[in-house]
Amino acid sequence: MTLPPAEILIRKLQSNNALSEGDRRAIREVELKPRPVEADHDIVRHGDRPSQCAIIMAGWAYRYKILSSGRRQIVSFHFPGEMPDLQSLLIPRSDHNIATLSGTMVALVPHSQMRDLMARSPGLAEIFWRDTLIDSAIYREWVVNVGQRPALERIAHLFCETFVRLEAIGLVQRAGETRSFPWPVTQVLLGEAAGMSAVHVNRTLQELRASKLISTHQGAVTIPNWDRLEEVAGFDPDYLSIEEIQTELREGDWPSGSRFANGAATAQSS
Amino acid sequence: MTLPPAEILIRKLQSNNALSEGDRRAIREVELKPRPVEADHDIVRHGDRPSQCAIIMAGWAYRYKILSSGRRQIVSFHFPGEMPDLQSLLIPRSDHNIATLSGTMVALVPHSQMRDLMARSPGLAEIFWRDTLIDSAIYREWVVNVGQRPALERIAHLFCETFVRLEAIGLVQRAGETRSFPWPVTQVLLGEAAGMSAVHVNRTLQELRASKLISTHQGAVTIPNWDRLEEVAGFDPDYLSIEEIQTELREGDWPSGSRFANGAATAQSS
DNA sequence: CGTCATGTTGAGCGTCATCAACAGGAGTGG
DNA sequence: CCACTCCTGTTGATGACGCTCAACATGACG
Repeated sequence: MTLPPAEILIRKLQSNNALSEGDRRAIREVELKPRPVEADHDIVRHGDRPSQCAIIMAGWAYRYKILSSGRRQIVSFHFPGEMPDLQSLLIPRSDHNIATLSGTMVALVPHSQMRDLMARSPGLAEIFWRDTLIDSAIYREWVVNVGQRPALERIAHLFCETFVRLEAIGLVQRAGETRSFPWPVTQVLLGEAAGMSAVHVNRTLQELRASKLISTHQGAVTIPNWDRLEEVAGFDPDYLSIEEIQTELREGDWPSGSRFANGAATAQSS
Repeated sequence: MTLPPAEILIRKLQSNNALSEGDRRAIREVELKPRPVEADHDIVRHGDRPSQCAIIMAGWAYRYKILSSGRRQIVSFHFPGEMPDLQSLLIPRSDHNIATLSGTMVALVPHSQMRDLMARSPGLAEIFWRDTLIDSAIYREWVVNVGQRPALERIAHLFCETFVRLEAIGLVQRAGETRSFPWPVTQVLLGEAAGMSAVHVNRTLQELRASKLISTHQGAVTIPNWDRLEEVAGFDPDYLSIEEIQTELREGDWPSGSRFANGAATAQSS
């Protein structure tokens, strides 16, 4: 039912990188022990000097910063297979926090093992670097999102990005034209990600629902008409660097029954 | 008067990395031919597949994205010694544009030579990676800035960041408590960076001036009281990863007469 | 001297924040 | 089992921050 830990990581890396057989073998040799982490729990804190990298195995994590005023800004979401603090390998002190959403499983890999891994399979170093560059591209798009788009488009864009990123790792559902994905994010958190008040998030969601752009049930968002949502959002998946390998991925080598298995649609939200 | 090209790059890399003698030697062997680029000229365009990396030798560049609505968002500024499209080494297609401000000199290094460089001095690969990670940290802070801070703090924060980054490469001036730095950015562009209308930028600048937080003369910003500005902005230089090496840098090995030499305070602005 | 880019000012308005109250569901303890 | 609390979502009222439109000032430049 659930994928073996190494395969979750491989699936994510393959969603925007070409892995060699050697890369895959090297990854499978790493010891990955997923452990459950309670919801809403910091796994990295501002000022920490982690000696390990966390890999999300199930559920979501989010990265945020706190201002002196007490306000918070979420700057990214992270999905199964991602290594949100890979950077701690090169930048010792964390300048932000990373927290779990609900139903999260995390594996911790010591920096030394990560360095071994890259030494054994040098192509992986480049792939990891590339991965952090794609993160950069996502940050850039978030700056655009928060800086320029009005509320409705902003949240629509967030949904588009989330869908595409989750689709790349097989964690969405499609039924005809209809697409849906887990969304374990409360309106308060969505507000902190979008740079909006929770109240306004609520009203904007209602507007999105009223115009049939999305619907929400039990911690999942449904998109009845992708093209319309994409157009409203002004969404262009370019920056995610995943289209090129997408077809290759669709005929990928993991069991197709496990699509939603690591997606963690537990919380009630939206 | 002006630093040799390789030294400009080295100075920047040393501002947040420890370079070995071998690294420096390898860099000095790269052929760097700075060429002037006219103001307000794109050096990378969305969709491009660059085969070279640009290195800023003098003046500033900025990175921006355009929305379908025609609005623009500047997502970063780049200073002498920086390689704004280093990422093109690993991500072939650009998802954004990079343009010059005034008085810019740019050197173009073919990807093949960049790869040679990293092969010859493997520590540099890690340093380049690290550099892109610091860029990420800056993007994150911009998301916070645009997402959470009100206009006055937002622009104050931008000034703080700019000062610290420029100081790390020796392109600022200090006279007693007073600090100043070149600012060749028009109010329209500042608006595009801050996610504000130009009109509101204008009024916010007036407010900053009225409260003696900054003053502006001939394309330079002066900060009479750093601590006050920093406090208003809620600025914490943590994320720039430069403090650790700052002292080492201050007694650095480039001629101290050349402080402002590559700074390009040409345009009239603010 | 005219043109253009940039900065400045005023007026009006809209998006979105804030404050407050309430509803519903989940979990908890008595 | 019920009462209680807490979290989340929802709604209304009010006002502020920042946008838009428009006009004008200023200096650089040809």
